[in-house]
Amino acid sequence: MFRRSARALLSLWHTGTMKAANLRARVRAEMTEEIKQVARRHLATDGANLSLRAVARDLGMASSAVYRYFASRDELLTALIIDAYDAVGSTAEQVAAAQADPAERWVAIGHAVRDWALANPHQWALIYGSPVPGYEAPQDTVVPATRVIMLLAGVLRDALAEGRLTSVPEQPAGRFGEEMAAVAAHFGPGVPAHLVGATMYGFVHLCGAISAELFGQLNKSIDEDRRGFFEWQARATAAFAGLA
Amino acid sequence: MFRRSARALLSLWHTGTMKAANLRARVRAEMTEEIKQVARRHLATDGANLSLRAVARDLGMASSAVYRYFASRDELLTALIIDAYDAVGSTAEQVAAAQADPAERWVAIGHAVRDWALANPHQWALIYGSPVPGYEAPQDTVVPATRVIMLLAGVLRDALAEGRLTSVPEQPAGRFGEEMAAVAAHFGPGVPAHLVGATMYGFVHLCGAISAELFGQLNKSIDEDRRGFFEWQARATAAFAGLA
DNA sequence: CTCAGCAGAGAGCAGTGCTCACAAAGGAGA
DNA sequence: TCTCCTTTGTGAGCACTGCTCTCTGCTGAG
Repeated sequence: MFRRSARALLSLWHTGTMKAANLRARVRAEMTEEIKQVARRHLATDGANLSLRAVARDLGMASSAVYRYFASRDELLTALIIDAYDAVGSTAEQVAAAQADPAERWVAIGHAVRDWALANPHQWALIYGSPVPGYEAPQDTVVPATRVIMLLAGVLRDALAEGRLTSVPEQPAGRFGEEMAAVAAHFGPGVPAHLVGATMYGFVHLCGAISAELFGQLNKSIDEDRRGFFEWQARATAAFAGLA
Repeated sequence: MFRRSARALLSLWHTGTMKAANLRARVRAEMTEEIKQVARRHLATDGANLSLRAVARDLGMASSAVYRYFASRDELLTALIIDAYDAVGSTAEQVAAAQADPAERWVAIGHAVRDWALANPHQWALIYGSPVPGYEAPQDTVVPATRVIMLLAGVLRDALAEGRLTSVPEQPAGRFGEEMAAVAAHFGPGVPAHLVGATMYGFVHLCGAISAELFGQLNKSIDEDRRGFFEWQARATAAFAGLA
């Protein structure tokens, strides 16, 4: 059977814009992307119980053929998870870049992440909800997973460098304080542990606030102005971190 | 087939400690409880993908017999969810009752919830993780679901009444402030909106912190003293709410 | 003592993830 | 150009799932 993408790539081949050695690989990449796209659509409509067979049916292919591209359903989910992390990460990065003031940047990052989550609730559940049964996050996911928290840390680090941190949270003491100091050392020399603590605090609250909203914990209390409530909370975590 | 519970109840019946009118109903209740118990065990070991057939197998009965007690898998899950809400709620209430100082009570509630979550991670995921696909929380769950947040609100209300709130968060403004005021009115006359705001802020953070820890978001940063980190956060939300 | 209702069994349906043997088709080397 | 060999797709099949249906005994109630 001729797939649309394959045909498009063949036309590229005939116009001579592609090497023969790459053809197969690129068709494969296209097909992989197409599967992920359909899977994302299914995720958005049918919820989290993604069916490989249904995806294959939608693509007009045998279910067994999908296994040529993903060794298992878990592997497909892993790919979707990585993509999701990258999607939130990149939109947050774009929004952050547009805000000069540290506090405003902090809040804008929050809004960006929340907006993405509201637009892609099932993908949010995939990455920040309960882990899929029996699913252990592979190494490939850890780097994309850190993009948002790195952004938040960057806001505080920049503000610190510019002397714009007006206050500082209580110094993390004890063993966890040492662990934070170790993380801070990875971040650069002279980064204090409380900066890492405030970052994690803000990130934890960010995820909690979005999940609470998305998973229905706010029902029957804040139903209209959830955005306003979210911003109120984001400004609170910003203040805790020392942003004006 | 004679079930153990049925036999036990029959002995009760023979000693005359039970009314005949109740026998059937009580055997049924025992059986229902037994199913839930085995389901919880399966949940704890096999993860979230609870199999009704496997539960039935463990009980030595046909899978179709389980449907005499629960109309569907979703209904079983709902029952487990209600039980889970009640379990966290009651342990938190017990712990809270033992702490006189408001700030300490706030932190103790947090620890109690966290301890329960660490001991029953899959049940935590059931109630605070991503909602089960296609699952809409029935009305029966809303009251048990509020027990923990009610506890937190109670701490602040008592502290306010005793004049022990040392500070107050920024007044919630705009539409969400009105919604909070409406919730506060339900709580009693003279309860300020910021008290509701602080409660929700603390609860959101509590859930976020526990989920982050449980779902692996803290891996490779805080690995040893997570309890310390949690307490540091809990004291921060307490301070935000105005508890010394 | 009869009888309705309840709890169980077991077959069966449609769906799932995944495996395997097989077939076509195309790129690579002779 | 012709032959291989890898890649990609098929369809049957296995073991499992949730759920429904019919049938059968037991038992509590009248």
